[in-house]
Amino acid sequence: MSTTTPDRGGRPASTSAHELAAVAQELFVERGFDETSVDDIAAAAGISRRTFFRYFSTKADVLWVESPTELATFRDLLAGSSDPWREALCACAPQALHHPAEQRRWMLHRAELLLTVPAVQEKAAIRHAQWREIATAFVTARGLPSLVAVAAGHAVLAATLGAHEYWIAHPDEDLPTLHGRFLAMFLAGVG
Amino acid sequence: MSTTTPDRGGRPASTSAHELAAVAQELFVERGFDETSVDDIAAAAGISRRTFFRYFSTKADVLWVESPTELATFRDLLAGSSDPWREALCACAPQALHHPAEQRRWMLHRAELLLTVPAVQEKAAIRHAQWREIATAFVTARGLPSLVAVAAGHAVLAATLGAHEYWIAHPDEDLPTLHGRFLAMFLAGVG
DNA sequence: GCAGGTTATGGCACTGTGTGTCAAAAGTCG
DNA sequence: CGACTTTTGACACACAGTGCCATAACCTGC
Repeated sequence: MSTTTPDRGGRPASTSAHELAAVAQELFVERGFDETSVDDIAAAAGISRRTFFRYFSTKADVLWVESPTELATFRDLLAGSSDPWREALCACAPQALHHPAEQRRWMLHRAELLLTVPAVQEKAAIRHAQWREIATAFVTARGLPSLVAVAAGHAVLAATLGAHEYWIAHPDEDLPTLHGRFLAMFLAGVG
Repeated sequence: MSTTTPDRGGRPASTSAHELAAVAQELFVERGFDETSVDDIAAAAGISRRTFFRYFSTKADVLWVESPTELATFRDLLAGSSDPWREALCACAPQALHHPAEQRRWMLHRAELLLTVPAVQEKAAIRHAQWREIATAFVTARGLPSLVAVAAGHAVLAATLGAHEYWIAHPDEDLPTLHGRFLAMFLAGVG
């Protein structure tokens, strides 16, 4: 699986997506999302505006650097699970979103942005849709009727968002535990 | 309650939000949402670009002309209900979204836009948040713990979206009925 | 070291959204 | 008619995002 590109030369990249994300996130915390322009981020990172858009197709996308990884993890965990579909979803969703404790502070801030800043909320819609689609596809693959699959997809997303919302107000609680509780609640009546 | 403004003169408005919405919706159906600029809408409606933004603060907002009404209806129905909170939500949500049969064709197209066009999906986030907040506030007012209230809010929204998604694929089904089924599913385990 | 291929970058022009400001239009009332 | 009120339209502007093209910086082979 080690698909390391053979490196056929070429100018080396002057930065990385993660580095850019870190710079941007700092600015967002300082002055806010809407008050930070792409020019600001580019300047702070020492690159041109045009180059920023080669790393991220949208300003908001820097908030979801980890998203592709999380989505892939979620998909893989589900595919590898032999539990009944309900239990599989309840177990895999929190696990796919699990992050090392050192990132907790940033996770909290990101969740807060997501639930309070309209512009960020808007851009989250596409990520949410992808999240939903994975759950729906999984339940469909298990041979369940489409109504159940659609419902499960929305239940998983709602549980994820609900858990985060509650977590913001009660940061001392454990997010994965909350997530599991919400999932159990919403999936109980599905099927 | 008849708060009809006393009409203190002034230049009469050359159009109305609903008229603008109708014009815009037609263009959206014809060429698509992203392919229709605000200039196009303004030109088709015979007003200036600037004036459009006085009626709607966003291009996408024309898709939610009815939203304030729906939200208010939802809130009022809930406030007037004496049913247990779960039953109240299951009954009031579909009722608040009920529209005359003549609007069914447009409702379908709107729902399709909402689930397929990213730009529209994004702008829906704010409406969805408002929808959630009403349900959450209602459950909170009934004296239930905040975890239940938050969960109920997300459940109501998820049910609404899920019902619409399923409806798009099965347009022959009755939307309010679907809506009720999804609500019952998601709220069954909450509390 | 130099030529040729490869990749990332930077600059520029352009479309489109959304906002602020201000003068002019088009009504009402006295 | 004049004073007041409200809507409109024109202009300028900031910012997001895209297409295009020249250039910088690295590789490998000679």
